[in-house]
Amino acid sequence: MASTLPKAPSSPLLRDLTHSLPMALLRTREAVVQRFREVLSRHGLTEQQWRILRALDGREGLEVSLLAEQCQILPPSMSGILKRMEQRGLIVRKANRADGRSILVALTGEAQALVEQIKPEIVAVYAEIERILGRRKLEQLYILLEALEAGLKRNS
Amino acid sequence: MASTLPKAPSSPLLRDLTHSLPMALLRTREAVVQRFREVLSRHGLTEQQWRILRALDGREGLEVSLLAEQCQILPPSMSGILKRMEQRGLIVRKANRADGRSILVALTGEAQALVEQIKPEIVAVYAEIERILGRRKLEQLYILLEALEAGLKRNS
DNA sequence: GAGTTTTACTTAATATATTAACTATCTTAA
DNA sequence: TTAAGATAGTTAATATATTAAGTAAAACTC
Repeated sequence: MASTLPKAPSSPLLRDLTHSLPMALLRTREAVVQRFREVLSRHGLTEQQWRILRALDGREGLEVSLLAEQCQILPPSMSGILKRMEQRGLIVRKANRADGRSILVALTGEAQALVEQIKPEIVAVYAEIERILGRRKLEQLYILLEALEAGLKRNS
Repeated sequence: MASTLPKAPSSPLLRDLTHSLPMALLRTREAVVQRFREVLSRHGLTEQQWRILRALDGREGLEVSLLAEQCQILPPSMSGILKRMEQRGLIVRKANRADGRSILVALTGEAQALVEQIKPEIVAVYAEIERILGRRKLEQLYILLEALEAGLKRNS
């Protein structure tokens, strides 16, 4: 099949698509997230909804903006996701007496129970990942990811 | 602000959200992609459309399924993206004489010119990233990402 | 070689991402 | 204190992601 042969690079300066950094990060993330998605979909949750549950777990209430920042979800997306989670009875919104603009979000009892139910399954996935790559390399990966992120944000 | 204090972990087994692997990969990727997006949006392209242009560059024609695989875009998304790119005159679809089911996609002359115009800007972004993290660490990052991806796919 | 299964692609339905614009509140400076 | 500016959240418009279902062409089986 000729279409899968490596193409002749028309520019020697541009890295092959297969090895571009955004693609490498995307492919690896997809491979990782797929494992988590298998668990979460059994409980009717998306990856983003799980991030929100995780961020709210053990907290009294969190402003939408802080929640969005911690979950790496932009406010317009967060708005819709929270609406659906509220309708499903997973979160509640409370007024913030200290600031009339902001809104506090908190888990319902049902959501807390769901989180406790899912946690061990997620822990098992983490264990599998650590077993696959090895603890040492996994730690090294975290360090490099955070170094690159920090460097990019410093220079922006 | 009490809401930003580190929360008490309700389970010692689950990594803090800020340091979860999917989150780390997502945050780093977002930081990286933001640089590319600045370039691409000036040319009216999305990140996905650029991936497609890159994959088709220097090729006669590529089946939709192979294109989707290389770009890490699922076929249903690919279908819509190609429709918009075709309307904009960036790609053409040709019948595949060897297989009536598949469709070959290729760049138009306009798209090829656009790619050549954008390439140096993208190369500059890569150079900045390499400068920020250092060539050695960047190579190490690629190796770890690919090792994890390969390991996960092997065990699936 | 007709019937079944697989493959390539599209359509449909729902969820999320991205950018811009909008509303209400809060802050600040004159 | 009041008018300009900043902040928190939402809405709107468009693009993409995800899963399921649908369609047409190949490949396979008997």
